[in-house]
Amino acid sequence: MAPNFLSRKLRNFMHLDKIDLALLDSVISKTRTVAAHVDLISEGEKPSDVHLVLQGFACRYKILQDGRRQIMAYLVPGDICDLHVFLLDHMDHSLGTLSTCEIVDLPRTVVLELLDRPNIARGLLLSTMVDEGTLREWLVNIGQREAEPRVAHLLCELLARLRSVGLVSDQKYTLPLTQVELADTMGMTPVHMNRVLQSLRRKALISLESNQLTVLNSKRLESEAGWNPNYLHLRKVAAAAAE
Amino acid sequence: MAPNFLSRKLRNFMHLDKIDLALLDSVISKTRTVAAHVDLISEGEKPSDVHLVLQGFACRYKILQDGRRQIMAYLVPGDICDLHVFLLDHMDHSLGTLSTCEIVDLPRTVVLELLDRPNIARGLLLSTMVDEGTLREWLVNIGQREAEPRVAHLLCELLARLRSVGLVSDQKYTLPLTQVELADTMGMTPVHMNRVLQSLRRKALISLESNQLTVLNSKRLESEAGWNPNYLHLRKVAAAAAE
DNA sequence: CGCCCCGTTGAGGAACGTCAATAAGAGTGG
DNA sequence: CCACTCTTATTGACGTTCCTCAACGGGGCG
Repeated sequence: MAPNFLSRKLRNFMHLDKIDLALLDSVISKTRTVAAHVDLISEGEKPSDVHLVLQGFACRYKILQDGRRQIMAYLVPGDICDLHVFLLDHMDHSLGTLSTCEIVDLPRTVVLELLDRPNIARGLLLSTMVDEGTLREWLVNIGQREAEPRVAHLLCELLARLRSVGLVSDQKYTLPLTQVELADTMGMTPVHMNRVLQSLRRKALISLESNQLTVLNSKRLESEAGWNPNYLHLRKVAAAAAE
Repeated sequence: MAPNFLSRKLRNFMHLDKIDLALLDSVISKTRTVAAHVDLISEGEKPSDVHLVLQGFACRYKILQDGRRQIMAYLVPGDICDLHVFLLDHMDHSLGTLSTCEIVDLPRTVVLELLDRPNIARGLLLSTMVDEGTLREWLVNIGQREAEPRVAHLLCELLARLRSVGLVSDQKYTLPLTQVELADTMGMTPVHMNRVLQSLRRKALISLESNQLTVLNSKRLESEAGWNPNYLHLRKVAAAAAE
C-alpha cells in the first residue's frame, strides 16, 4: 500500500495513536487520479469537498484579467487545503494540479470525523497555520528578495517540506514543474527564471534535469536564500524522516 | 462609548443577536493604548494573547538579515489576529503598531468564550479566512502588478475594508502611514513609492495629505488596480456602512 | 534655534522584462 | 522508423522599470 502522507505530515506536529492512524488510513482509501493541469475547483465555484494531495504537485493560483497567473501555494503529498472551506460560498482562487496527482476528496462529514480526534484536529489546525506562515514567507520572498535568492529560497523550502514527508533522499527530490510554472510562482518571466537556474547551476548549488532537483551544496544554497525554516514549525523532522 | 468595531466587522458576515452583541461589548471593555511603532509581540516569542485592534493601524511584519522589512498585513479597527495562535510555541513573525492604537488583549479563556457562541465563532472563522484571502491577494499584487497598479490596489482594498467598519466617508479615510511604511508593504523603495503616489495624484485618482486619503475617481482607480473585491467576501457592505 | 523625520527631486545604474530565434525532446500518426 | 508537431529550454539583443545615491526643503518638537 502507498504510504499515508497525511499521517506522515501530521506526525511532524502531534503524536498519533493507533486509532488516529487507522482513521487516517481509512480516510485515504478512496483516491482518484487527476491528470496534470486540471482544476480541482475554480475561482467562483462553491466549495464542496476538502482536497487532500497524496501524490504529485497541485497549487493554488489566480489569473488576472491580462492573463498573468500567480501561483500562491504548492500542495505536495500530505497537504490538505482549507479545512474550513465550507464556510465560504465562493472560491476566491482556483486549485489545480501541476503534475498528475492522486487526490482524495473529503466531504464535510469526513472532515468533522477527523476533527473529532483531538490530536488529529490539533495537527490539522497546526498544518493550516503552517500553510499561512508559508504564504507569509512567500510574500516576504517575492517582496524583498532578488531573483536568485528568491528561487534558492523556494528550493530550500521544498527540500524541507518534502523531506518532512519522506520524499527526499540524497538531497534530491522530484520537482515536476516547468520553468514557466516556476516563473509564475516567483513573479518573474520564464526567460529570467531560466537565467536564474543557469546561474544556480553554474555556481554548483543545484542540479536540475528531467524534473530531478539535487541540492549540491545546501549550506551555500541556504545562505544565498537567507533560509530560516522556523515558519514551517517542524519540530520532529529528523524522526519523521527516519520512519 | 466608542463604537464596537469588532461587532461591526463580524456583522458583515453573520447575524448577531443581543447576547452576542453584549458579549462582544464586554470583551472590548478593557483596552490599552499603544504608541506607534511598538511591537505587540515579536518573532520568536511565545504567543500569549490574541490581539484585537480597535483604533489605529497595526501590522504583521518580518525583518530579514540585511535589515529589509516586509509588512505582510495591516490590522485595522475590528481586525483580530490569529485565533489559533495558542497552538504555536513561537511566533514566526512580529506584530506591531504603525500608528497609535487602541488594543484589546484577549486571553485564551475569552477567545474560547467567544467561540462558544456559534454565530460569533462562524464570523471569526470567516474573518480568518478573509485574512488568508487577503494575504493571497497581496501575493498576487506584489508578484504580478507593476508599482502603480499595485499601490492603487492597496488603496482600493483599504477603502473597502475601512468602509465595511464605517471608517470611510466621502470616499475619504485616514491612512496613518509614512511612505517608507507603504514602500515596505509593497516591496518597493520609498523613493519609488513617492513617485508612484505623485503619479496617482497627477492623474487625479487620489489625493493624500496629512494622512487623509481621498479617492477622487474610484472607477478609474479600480480599473488601474484591476480591482476585484471578491476575496473580502463582504456580502453586506452597504448595510453595514449605513449603520 | 536646531534637529530629525519625512517627503521630494534628479541623475545614473542594475535588475528584470520583451521580443525573437533556435534547439532539444516527447508524443503522434504514417 | 521517420516525419511532424507541440511543448519546453535556451540564448541574444535591447528596452523599461525600478533601485541607488545624493541632495534639498519643510514641518514638528525639544
